[in-house]
This record gives sequence, C-alpha cells and structure tokens, in this order.
Amino acid sequence: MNSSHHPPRDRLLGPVELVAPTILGATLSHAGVTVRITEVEAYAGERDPASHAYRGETARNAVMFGPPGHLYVYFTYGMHHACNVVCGPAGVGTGALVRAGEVVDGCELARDRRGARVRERDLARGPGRLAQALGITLADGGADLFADGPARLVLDAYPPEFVATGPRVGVSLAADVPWRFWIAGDPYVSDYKRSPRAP
DNA sequence: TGACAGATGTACT
DNA sequence: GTACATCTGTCAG
Repeated sequence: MNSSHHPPRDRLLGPVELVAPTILGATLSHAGVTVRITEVEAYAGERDPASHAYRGETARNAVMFGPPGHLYVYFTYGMHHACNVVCGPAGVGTGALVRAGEVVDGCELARDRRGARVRERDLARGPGRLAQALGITLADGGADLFADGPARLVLDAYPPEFVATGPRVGVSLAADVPWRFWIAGDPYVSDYKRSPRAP
C-alpha cells in the first residue's frame, strides 16, 4: 500500500544516501520483465569521488543532472549496461545504482536474454545482469520512470525488511563509504567485491 | 576461491 | 595516446 499523498517522484528528493534505501523493495519494469529491487548504491554527484558526476556535468552523465525519477544508463567494460535512478533535485547529479533484483514477472523473457543455463537466482543478481534481464540499453537513457513509457518504477513497498548497509562494490575512490544498501538476508543480492585498486 | 580475459567509451595527459 | 571503469563468465587450483 502507498500511504503517501505526494507524487512518487517527490519521494526521490533529498540526500541520495537517504533516498537510495527507500528504493529497496520497489519494482522496476521494462520490456516485459519486472524485478523487485534488492540492492542499491548511492552516488552523490559532485561531493562523491566515486560518482560519474564528480567532475561535473558532461554529455555522458547529463541525465543525472536532470530531474529525479529518470533512468541514467551507462555502458562499461565494453559490454555491460547499468541502471541508475536519478535522485535529488535537478542540478545536483545524484543517483542510485540499481545493483540487483529478483525477477518477479517475465521470467521466460529474462531467461531468453540472460541464457538458458543461468540459474534463476542469477537472472538479475548484479547490475550488468539486471540490465540485461530487463533489456535495458543506452537507448533507454533518460527515460522517465513515472511516465507512460516502457520503463517503470513502482515505489510502494518500503520498508521491505531490515536494510543492511556496507561499502560500495568495485569502487576505488571513497571505497569505505557505506552507501551500499540491501535487503538483509535476501538471496537475490550480489557478492561484495572490493576494487583491486582501492587503498 | 581466485585470477584474468574480454571490448569499448570516457576522461585526462 | 593512455589508463581505467558503479562487471561477468570461465577456467585453473
């Protein structure tokens, strides 16, 4: 149930490290697949050395400097896409990386995209896997998650259970800042890996 | 469990 | 031109 009378987009305003955990338990849908979000990370724009927005706005990260509730998609390691929900007011460049989820609808489609041999638990466990399961690519960058488009975010289940906190995965700067949030005990959460370049 | 290849955009020199 | 990235799958041990 959703007791708030505010539009869902307004729930994404505020400091991203406080907003990000409220995305846990929400559902993200795209192209016939829906996932229940189990793990997120906060990236705090120009005040966060690990953020793509740390050095200010560029063509790549421009979406994060726009209004909240839009999808910032980036492509990395030459083969993986990852999805962020833009948070905070326009201009600050903050967002929440959606790191993992449980596929709750469209399992067949997700498996087609991820491969027939992939275990159900691994369909969307990890940011690259989640984007692939949902069929999200750079073409979806900038999509409004609260409009009548192909990508939709439904924020109505928080808090799901106890929220656990720890350092973010794979970041070499600000490697100890505890801005990774996941649903405690949930099996659909990725493994922690510290960046090999972290101090 | 751990090391590493894989492939390309981005930011910085 | 160069280093490296909000990663994943595979193979050695």
